[in-house]
Amino acid sequence: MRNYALDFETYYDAVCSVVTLGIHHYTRHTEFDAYLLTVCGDDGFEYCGRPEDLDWSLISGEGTRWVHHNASFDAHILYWLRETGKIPVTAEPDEWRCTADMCAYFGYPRSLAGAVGYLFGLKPDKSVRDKMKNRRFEDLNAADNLELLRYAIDDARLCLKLWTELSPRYPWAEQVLSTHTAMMGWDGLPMDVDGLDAGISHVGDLIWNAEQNIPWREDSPTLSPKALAIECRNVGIEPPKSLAKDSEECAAWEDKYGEQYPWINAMRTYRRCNALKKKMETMRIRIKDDGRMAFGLKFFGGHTGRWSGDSGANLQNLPRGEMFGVNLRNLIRCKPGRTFVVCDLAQIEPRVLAWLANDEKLLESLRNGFGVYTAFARANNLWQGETDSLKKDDAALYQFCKASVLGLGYMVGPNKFTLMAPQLTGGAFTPTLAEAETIVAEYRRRNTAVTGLWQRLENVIRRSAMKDLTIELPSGRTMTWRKVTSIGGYSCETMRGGRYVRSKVYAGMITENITQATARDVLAWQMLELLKLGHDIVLHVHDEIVIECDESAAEAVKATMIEIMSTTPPWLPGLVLGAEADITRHYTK
DNA sequence: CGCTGCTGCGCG
DNA sequence: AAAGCGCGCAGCAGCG
Repeated sequence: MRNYALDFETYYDAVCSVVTLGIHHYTRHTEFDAYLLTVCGDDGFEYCGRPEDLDWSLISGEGTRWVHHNASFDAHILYWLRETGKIPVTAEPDEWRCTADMCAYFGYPRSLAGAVGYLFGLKPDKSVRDKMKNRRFEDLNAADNLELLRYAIDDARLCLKLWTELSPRYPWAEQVLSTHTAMMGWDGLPMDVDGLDAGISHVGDLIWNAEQNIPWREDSPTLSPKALAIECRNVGIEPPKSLAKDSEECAAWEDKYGEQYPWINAMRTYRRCNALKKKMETMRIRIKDDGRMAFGLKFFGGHTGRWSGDSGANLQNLPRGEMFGVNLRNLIRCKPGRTFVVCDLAQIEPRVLAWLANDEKLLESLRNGFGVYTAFARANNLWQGETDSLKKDDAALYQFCKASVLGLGYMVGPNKFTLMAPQLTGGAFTPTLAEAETIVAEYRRRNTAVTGLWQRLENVIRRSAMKDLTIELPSGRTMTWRKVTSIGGYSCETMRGGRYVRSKVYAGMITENITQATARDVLAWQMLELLKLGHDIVLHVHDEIVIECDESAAEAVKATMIEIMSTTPPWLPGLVLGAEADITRHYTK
């Protein structure tokens, strides 16, 4: 296989930019121009010039692979170049890959400058590109022109270097998923455009109404905590320190003054409505000429390997149901004759934790067909029923088990548990602090498989002082927590938002990380199985896969999804998974 | 004005 | 000794 790194330089300004317009409308903007292409091949081939002037046959066709740093961007530029006839339709490789995704997979910084700085100690000068804002290639003087060409060819060379050095250890399955992620994003999702417009207008009205209850709206930012404090003191009362939903102090303030001074309620309504409206507006702009909304998903966005949201509108945190009269999920809607099949994994993380902790009693109950919460009740001798009927036989115990399973496996303490339990059970289980103390202690006494895992991880942390902590996951993937130190309590560095961030490291955190990472690997494995069968995965969210298909095929697709998503990967033998699927024309939860 | 850090809030 | 974790985006505030 001959590898070619490709890199585009494109015109951008404040309006004509990928950030504001999204990739589709950016390339279609009248000001848009892909003015420079650099190519660097491992056969010695190099090119630097306008994309129209390259003899594309030299780098296309059988036996060629194109690599890009941020391939979803470049691939869309290429798509546009072919569509508009600027380059031949045959300008296509056998395979294309993204080196930014690959860097993220290995836990290196995602940006090119960050990655080559970390790996090779190089410091590419990004200011050259930053200077190109609002400027056109034709307008550059000779010196600036040369500087830009140097910068651009360097980028392509570095991209190729990254690929050459790292790709031998980059699993094929991850490569396929990375490429799929980009394609999925620009195919996008079918939208109810009229419904979206109606939603934007409706929520706009609610925002206006909320603002009328904010006395400082003319003089200060609507959500300014300072303005709120001044207003409170003006009427002789103390403002709450925090406006958070779960702040007890704030709740007390609301009870006492909320009726007379509806400011905090108005601020909350304003904030939530405004965020919802902004999101809908971003989604509106992302709708392409074919009526589908392009979106971004970041491959390996989290250091655990999870995909994360990207490109303006995050599709991984859509409200679950109706919010302020708008059901945003339902606005993602198939055209007649088409449908979504949505399949969810049932409680994937506690099941994975049971496997990682080698919790034989719990796994045994799972194998016998019990759900996780019921299995927990049985393993703890809290319930002896022979069928999976705990939920209706003893609803209170069920909620107790649900809160325990979801919270206590990661070392949650009594204080936190009193806050988490109601949240996890929809308010059905609200232990006092004293009760929580007993529950936590009892959990740790009885669930020795989990506490044993904590103990082993605690030892690993200690042994990793002054080093990197690495753990090989069941899938074979290695996770790394960098630069562990014991100074001021154990801490380490993990990649967060594209940079290394130091945070405390303890067994509960590692337990959660490897559980989340393994759950991610399970979903990734299942996605690959579905892709191999030719299914069209149009979205996925941590424990859920969405396939779009013809209505006539929906039942068969549903059966396949349930079968594959109930199957444990070969590297997690003995784990029992559960999956539930729905056929639905509009996206829903 | 852009950048950074923080809070709040949506999801898993 | 004890410690939930993982994201992205909007908006505010401080800095230069």
